Amino acid sequence: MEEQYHPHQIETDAQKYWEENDSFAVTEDEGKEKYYCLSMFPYPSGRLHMGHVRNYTIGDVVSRYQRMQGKNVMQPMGWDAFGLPAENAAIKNKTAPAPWTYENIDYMKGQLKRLGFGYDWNRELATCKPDYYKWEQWFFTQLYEKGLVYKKMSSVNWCPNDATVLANEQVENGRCWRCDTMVERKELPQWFVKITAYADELLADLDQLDEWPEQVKAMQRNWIGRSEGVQLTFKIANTIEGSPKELQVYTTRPDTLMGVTYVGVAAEHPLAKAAAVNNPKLATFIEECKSNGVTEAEMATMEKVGVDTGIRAIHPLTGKEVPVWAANFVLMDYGTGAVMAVPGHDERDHEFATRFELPIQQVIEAAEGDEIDLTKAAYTEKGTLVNSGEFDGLGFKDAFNAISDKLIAEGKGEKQVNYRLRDWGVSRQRYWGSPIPMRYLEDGTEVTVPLEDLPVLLPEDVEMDGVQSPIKADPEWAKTTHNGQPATRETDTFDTFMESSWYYARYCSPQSDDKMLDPKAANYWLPVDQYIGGIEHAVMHLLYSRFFHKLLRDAGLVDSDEPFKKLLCQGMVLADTFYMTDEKGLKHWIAPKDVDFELDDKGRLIKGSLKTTGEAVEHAGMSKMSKSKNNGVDPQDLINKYGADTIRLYTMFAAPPEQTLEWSENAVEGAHRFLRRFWKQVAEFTATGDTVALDTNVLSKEQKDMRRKTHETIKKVSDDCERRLTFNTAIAAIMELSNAMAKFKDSSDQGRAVMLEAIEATTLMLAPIAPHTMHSIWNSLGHTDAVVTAEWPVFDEIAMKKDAITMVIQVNGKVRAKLDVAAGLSKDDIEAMARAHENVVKFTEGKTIRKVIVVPGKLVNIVAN
RNA sequence: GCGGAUGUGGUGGAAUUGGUAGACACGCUGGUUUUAGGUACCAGUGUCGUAAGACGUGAGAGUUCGAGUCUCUCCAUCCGCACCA
Repeated sequence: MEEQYHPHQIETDAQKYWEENDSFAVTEDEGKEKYYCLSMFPYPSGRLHMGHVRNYTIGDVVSRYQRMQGKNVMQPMGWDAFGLPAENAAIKNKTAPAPWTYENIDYMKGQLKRLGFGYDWNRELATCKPDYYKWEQWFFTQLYEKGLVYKKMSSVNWCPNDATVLANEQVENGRCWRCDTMVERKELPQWFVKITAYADELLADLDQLDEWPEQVKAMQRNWIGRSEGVQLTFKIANTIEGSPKELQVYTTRPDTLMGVTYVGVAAEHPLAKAAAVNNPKLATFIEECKSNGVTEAEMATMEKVGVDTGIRAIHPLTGKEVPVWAANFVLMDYGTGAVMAVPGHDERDHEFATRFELPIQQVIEAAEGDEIDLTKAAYTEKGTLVNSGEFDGLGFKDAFNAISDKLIAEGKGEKQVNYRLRDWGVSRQRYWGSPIPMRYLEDGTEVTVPLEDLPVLLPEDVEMDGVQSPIKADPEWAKTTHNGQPATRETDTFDTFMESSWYYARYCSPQSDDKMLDPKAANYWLPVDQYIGGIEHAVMHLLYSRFFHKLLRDAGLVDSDEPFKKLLCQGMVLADTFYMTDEKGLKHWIAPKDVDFELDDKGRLIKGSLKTTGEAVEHAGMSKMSKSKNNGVDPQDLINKYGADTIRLYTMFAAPPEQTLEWSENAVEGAHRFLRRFWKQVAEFTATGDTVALDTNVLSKEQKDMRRKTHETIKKVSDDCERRLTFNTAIAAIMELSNAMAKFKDSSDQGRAVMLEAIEATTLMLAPIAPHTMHSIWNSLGHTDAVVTAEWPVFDEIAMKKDAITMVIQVNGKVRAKLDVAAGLSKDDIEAMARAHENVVKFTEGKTIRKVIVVPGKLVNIVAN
């Protein structure tokens, strides 16, 4: 074995071995327990970033660990290849999105291989390939036939100058990012999938997901937002020609109904539109609302304004008239587009009422001890009703029921379960996506494209003008026939979440060309045992995938209810940011690798300066690696410098997977140092001769201690890799073992046998994390099999047995002594020993012992005063 | 604004079930060795204190024999908010 650690040669050799032996190709094998480990597939943006490296290292470690447990492990990889960035890159580089995407895939695939990830590349897929999106199109037509797809008007960001739809990302401060024109809200007919039909099941089945992080389930619960309330009707007192004669509103607080002092409607509400005809002020307001943003965050934070429509609604119970206001915080896309306002007991209603001097009526009594001043703030707690006529004195639940019952009896309302979740809008007015497989006949009838005409091919050889989608710009593309009749194609494409909602299932039979999924393969591998990806996908992607899985199940394609059994959401990768300010006050971000540091004697950064000129740069803390902050670290540079195993070890060691990881090149050096040290340990050991068989009956105390450390480490690392997924603590434990090995200098026959056991255990435990280095070390230890096929070490309970236990003795909760006691000593004996200890005596002298708590095997606490 | 998380030495982090706070690593300090250096190795390193000891997990309160861990209030930072993926 070579004495020096040369990662590049080692890594090339190991990768060659895996490639030649097809080490990671798998098929369905009923004789073996299956394990499906999936990392979220990347968007082929050009190069891997550290977030990918972290994500895929976690997945590869889990896969290799499970494989060493003897399981049939599938770990696939593919490309989430449709999307907006390809269009932007195509415009910039004067090319088409397709070749740009395919080149990126090639390059990034090379990077993944260079990192040594054990993927079954036979299963590779790219969502922009017709053999993939064909089945997505087919499935959409099936959903249409089932009535789970419909078309309705919906708002988009519209740039009037370019006459084009913009993504939220393309709107900067309310303006188009290309031409700086003010963006407007525009209604377009769009396709929707009825995810709300599955709202109840998506909510209920979260309880099955006991291996998902609680916070992700909480976010999904809140996103679905099930509520129980009442849908009720306000009749209109002074109806206008052509306008509705009543208003529907939904409330979860019918108990506050008697406190309604006005009603709010969306600017686009038919009632507001009708009233605006003879009301210029209202018409102006409605026009202004068009420029409001469409995102929920913008709506919630914007100033709440409105205009009185002049229309009066009749309170369903009192018969009194209340004004109807058009308000910017009520949106037509949500619920009924109208809300009842109770300013006394709702903060948003209160803010609005105060601003426009609308009456505020108290109908809930303050609980004891609560201060209440409705001129300053709403009182939003539930409580006993007042000022509510016959309902006075009722509590929340009784009032809820009594008021709803009365509304129901009078035909003015009904109890209703509502969801915050809205149906999934899947139409995009962009080019680089799967065409939506619908046709329009000359009479306007919509029909699905039949299977024999699928896929509806997206032309790849196109020119991008930067404004219109090529398939919208070319009128010829849309021309087609349906049953011999002339027809036009839908020119919108799918939301790219459609592709990423079922790729996990397609990996089971990626080449299947007569079916969407091969049921035998799908039901062998699914559900995914471990899914790994960024926390930013906690709601949308993961909810859409769960929905899609239920759709696949109901179509008879899979037999499970949920797609992902266990979920791990990894944190982001952060790096230092540095900037220099120019004479105009603009910040120029400097890449960390171009900065020299000056540290104080504690190692704190006191000054940074530009490497080239020595000019001072400002440190702006840590933030997510990004192009805009110029703080990205290119994995390629690191692989070239240290080798893949060092990068893998560092990313796993620096932080627990769910937490953010703060990049530090110094710490990378540390990881590299550890691999080098272990390599040297093994090289020195193998150079000093043969080893005899271990005889556990003749070991010295030191030899027993070394063995105990080995087996305690195996136990800890196994638990960390299997249950906890905390690879940072697993590596720390392995480092401790390695430190113990370095101190264990025993060249006797049995000493060497104990040492070999420790070295082999360490090699096997590191094999998932640093697979190339361990591949080489395993062979150097004389094994003819490859470490990739080796079994995970098993700990020996007998080796871990301890004769004495160290117990902590506290007086009033402070540690005053430590005692080594024999295992199995009685509580009374332990207490007596503790009380007799000189330091305990010192701290209890002159005091009365009130209580003694003995926690067996751990501590004694003596309470004295 | 709403929903979810995070906050521990100079730094990344550990403490898994309410039971020894700071494992492991980086950095720093001192030393040894070598081939010029990188490297390698040894010792030290939460704060205050000569020591005994006291203090110490974002801030403040509470429960408990005992709180980084549980409860409440607040502060700061991050993620998501439906057309970025």
